[in-house]
Amino acid sequence: MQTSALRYFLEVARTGSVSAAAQRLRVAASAVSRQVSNLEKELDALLFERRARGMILTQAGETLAAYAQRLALESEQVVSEIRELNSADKGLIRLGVTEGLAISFIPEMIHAFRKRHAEVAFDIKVMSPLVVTEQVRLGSVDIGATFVLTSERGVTTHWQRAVPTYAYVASNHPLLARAPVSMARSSPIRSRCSMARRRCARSWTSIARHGD
DNA sequence: ATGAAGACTTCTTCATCGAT
DNA sequence: ATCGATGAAGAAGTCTTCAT
Repeated sequence: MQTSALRYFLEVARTGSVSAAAQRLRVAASAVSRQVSNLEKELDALLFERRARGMILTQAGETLAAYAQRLALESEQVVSEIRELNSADKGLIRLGVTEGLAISFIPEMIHAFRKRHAEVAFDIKVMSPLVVTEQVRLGSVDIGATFVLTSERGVTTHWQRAVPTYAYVASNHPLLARAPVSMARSSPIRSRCSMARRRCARSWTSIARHGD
């Protein structure tokens, strides 16, 4: 018994119509009709009563539909289990992260994750923010964690959060008298101090993943 | 292991028939 | 007239076999 024929049969049983099933399956109605006919020949039993406005399951059809439904569910379960074997519970996740994240919340996240999935290992590479995005795009890392201002082409952001932005100035600096301080006003500081520039320019922390 | 040729399967389009 | 199922013919893709 062909699985495609069973799939077609089940769709006709669900929709009560060959044409509706064909539409859902994205094939021609005659193809669905023929597969159902072939099943009936193979089983030597009538699976549907042909009515002017649709198809009604016979007793034999009900029996086959119940079987086909169980088979479909089991197939989905097997596929799901095989995918999990290859991904969630075992294997290696390649992380590309910026320096600041590598010593802050990434270790905490990995620790929490490994409490639930102890057999998953992480390969962490520290790189600059632009390189993180590029490596995600190329597929060299599975997940990237970086600071970005806008979304990047070719990668999908799955999680992001705003992070506090700090400006470090001398205790007698004039900006201290004007709190709060806008980004525009702090730009002279950004141009002089690399630490301040890094903290001011990157206002979002995001997690991006290669693929979907 | 690889490529060619024929067989086989499945699909689409079109036409037809029957029920409403 | 409209809608749905089905049959015929042909197209396209896949599989199998065989020679190299």
